[in-house]
Amino acid sequence: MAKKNLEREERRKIQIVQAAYEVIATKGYNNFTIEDIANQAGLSKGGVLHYFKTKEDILIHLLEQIYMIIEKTIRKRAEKYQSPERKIKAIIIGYVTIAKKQPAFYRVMADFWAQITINERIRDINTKIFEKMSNEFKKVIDMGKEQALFGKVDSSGIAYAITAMLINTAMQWTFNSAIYNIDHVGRQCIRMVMSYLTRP
Amino acid sequence: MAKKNLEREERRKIQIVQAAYEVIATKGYNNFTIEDIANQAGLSKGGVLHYFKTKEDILIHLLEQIYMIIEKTIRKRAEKYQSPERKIKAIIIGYVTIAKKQPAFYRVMADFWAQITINERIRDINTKIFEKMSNEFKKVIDMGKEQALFGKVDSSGIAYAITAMLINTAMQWTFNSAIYNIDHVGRQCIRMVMSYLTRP
Amino acid sequence: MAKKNLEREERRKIQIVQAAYEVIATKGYNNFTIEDIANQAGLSKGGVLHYFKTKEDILIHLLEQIYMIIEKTIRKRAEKYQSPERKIKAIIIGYVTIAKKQPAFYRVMADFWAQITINERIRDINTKIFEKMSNEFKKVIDMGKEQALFGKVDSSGIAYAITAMLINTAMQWTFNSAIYNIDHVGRQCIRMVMSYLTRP
Amino acid sequence: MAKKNLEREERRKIQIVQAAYEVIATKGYNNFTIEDIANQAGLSKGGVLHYFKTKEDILIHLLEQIYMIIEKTIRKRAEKYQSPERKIKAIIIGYVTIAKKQPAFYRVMADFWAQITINERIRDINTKIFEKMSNEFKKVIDMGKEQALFGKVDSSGIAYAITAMLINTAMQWTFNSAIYNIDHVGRQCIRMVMSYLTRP
DNA sequence: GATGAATGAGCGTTCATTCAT
DNA sequence: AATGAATGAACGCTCATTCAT
Repeated sequence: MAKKNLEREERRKIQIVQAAYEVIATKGYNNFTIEDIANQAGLSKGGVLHYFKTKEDILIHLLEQIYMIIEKTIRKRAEKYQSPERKIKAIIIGYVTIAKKQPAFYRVMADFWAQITINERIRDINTKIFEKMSNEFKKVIDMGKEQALFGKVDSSGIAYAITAMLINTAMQWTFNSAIYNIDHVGRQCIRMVMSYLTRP
Repeated sequence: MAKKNLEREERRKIQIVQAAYEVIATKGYNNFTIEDIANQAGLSKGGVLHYFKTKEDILIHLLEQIYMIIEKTIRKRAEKYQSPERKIKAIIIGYVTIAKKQPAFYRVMADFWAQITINERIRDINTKIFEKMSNEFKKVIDMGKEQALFGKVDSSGIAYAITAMLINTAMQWTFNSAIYNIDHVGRQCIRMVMSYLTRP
Repeated sequence: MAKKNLEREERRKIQIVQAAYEVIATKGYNNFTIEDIANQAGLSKGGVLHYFKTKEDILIHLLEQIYMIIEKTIRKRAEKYQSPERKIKAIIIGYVTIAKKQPAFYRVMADFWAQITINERIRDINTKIFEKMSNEFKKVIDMGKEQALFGKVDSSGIAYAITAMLINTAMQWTFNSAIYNIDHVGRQCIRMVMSYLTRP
Repeated sequence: MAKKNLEREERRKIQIVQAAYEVIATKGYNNFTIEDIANQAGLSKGGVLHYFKTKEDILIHLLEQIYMIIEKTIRKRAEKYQSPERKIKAIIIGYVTIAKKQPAFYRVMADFWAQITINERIRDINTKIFEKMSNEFKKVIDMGKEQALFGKVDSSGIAYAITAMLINTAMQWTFNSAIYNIDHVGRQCIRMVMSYLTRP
């Protein structure tokens, strides 16, 4: 049946993308082969390429998945709280927690950035998701402004800056966790952001 | 070219590293060859490898050079001003200005980050320089604290966070300059940082 | 060619090793490439490396095959006769006959010896097979001693010496067949060996 | 002065050939470069090639030197004794002694044999010297025949066989000295040869 | 005489992709 | 659907040789 096959295909694709994530997390973006993915997924090289036409296809799917997971994690954490202040804190802690629980996310993200110069598809995905991520902050900041809890900041611009800060703070820590205590630096971020948003 | 000529050798090395920079800026880290560098430098493949034993050697030199230029630019800008507040502003604007004048710096930096998972040498250089860069902020913040202009913040932790914010804000903008107005976001950064440092 | 086909794989490997033999016999060990082997085998470079991971792997297989063929030839010749004396003669004539029929065997063997200084695997194979070859003499000499046809010689030591003599006599002749009449020198060898073994 | 220069040139050439010997003895024939020789000789690459036009030239000279040293050693040892029997023994022990004192001689000799297939110059030198070496035996055997100490053997043929035996016995031992006790096998050779030469 | 910078051809190896089965 | 044999282009690196100084 067509439906059943589509389901099967979808399952296979998820399986392959997951295998790709595991392989890249271990070997880095530039040192893995399709055969590595096939082995990890318990398939053959031909089997992998049956579901994804090229290596790039697999990677594009992987990139989207990673960004989506981060974004979803962030959003769910924010939804748990009511006050804008608590939401902001929850999101910031979310970025830090991902770094601690899934450092490979940030490492793979860095791997993809290296492709941006020469790969338009990856650049577009990166832009789209970076906007989605910073939009989570923007929404909360706008909410705080409406409730007169936050000052009249440019929510869009500052949301970009905060997102950039958190991603790179987390990323640098995954590169070398000895460089600083990420919980500590995370708390500094919260303080700085809140001090700015709540100033008279 | 007979007799060992250290000056000439140094010139050649600079020429090759510069060529590597130009090539990577154009083609990205993962799509260039030694031959590309040789062509760009007006040398033969063998000629390039006469000065650098391996491809990695060239890249290590390039990475160090890029980071050094950024750090030097930042430091010089800070030195122009006396007050800690003006110094902070100058450094932040420095990161933004580099993005505008030499966007390839940040793109190549991202390319190198993708190597960190699998290359210890690159990881170590990245850590060393990230610390140097954030140290520029730390020094100024400590000065502000001494002069009782800034509050009792943890200068080290917040310096890391600010550095991460600026590098990634700049980097994302070089990936896609349509995403935001970098001058605008830069000013937001200044405001947020100053609001935190000068709060009572 | 889908499903793993062990038979086909074995056939391919033999085909490649055979091609390597032909190429080395023509061009010598130090002047041939994997591409030469591929061309000779009617495959592409990648095809050859699909069956043998490295060039060295091919050569190791070839070396083992050559030694095995020589040893097998020698042993079969010896088995045709009953008396130790006839067996000794048959083995010696065997070495000579191989030189005449397959001079490339000895030339390729010499090529491998040149690798011994720097390649432990080749050294070990050489030692193992040299012992196997001389053991053929030893067995017959021991038999002759048991039957009181031969004197009380040290069968092991003299077997090594005889083997060395025959291999090098054959090898030198393959280097330059004008140097001597190998049948003639072979007969001298038989006489000398028999004179020693049968002396009172 | 011309004379002085010729002397200087000769000295340089000896120095380079000696360096080549040391390098090959260490790294094997197929893994050394002209630069290795230059370093060993305390010269530059260009300096080496100033005295020998090509790499092959150096090797040819080295090969001749090695063979000449072996031959000279053998001859001198034979000259110490009067009786043919003692002379034969002295020569055989000579081959063994070289293996023990200068195993690299035999290893380098094997390296050269690997070139014979494709290099006529090396083949010719090998033939010439192999004949010289076996001629030392032939002379002594003829002397023994004249003095009616040895039987009516074919001195030429048996000299080839004995030489082949000794070179290869020595060579195999330098490949792997654990394979046998070379003094012991050497004595077996002496016994076998003498038994043949002195039989009625 | 001597240096070493520069060349460029060549090789082993990797790997994405194709395709017969 | 799935396999893996086979291809072939590409790359990093080596090294003999040339030659300006």
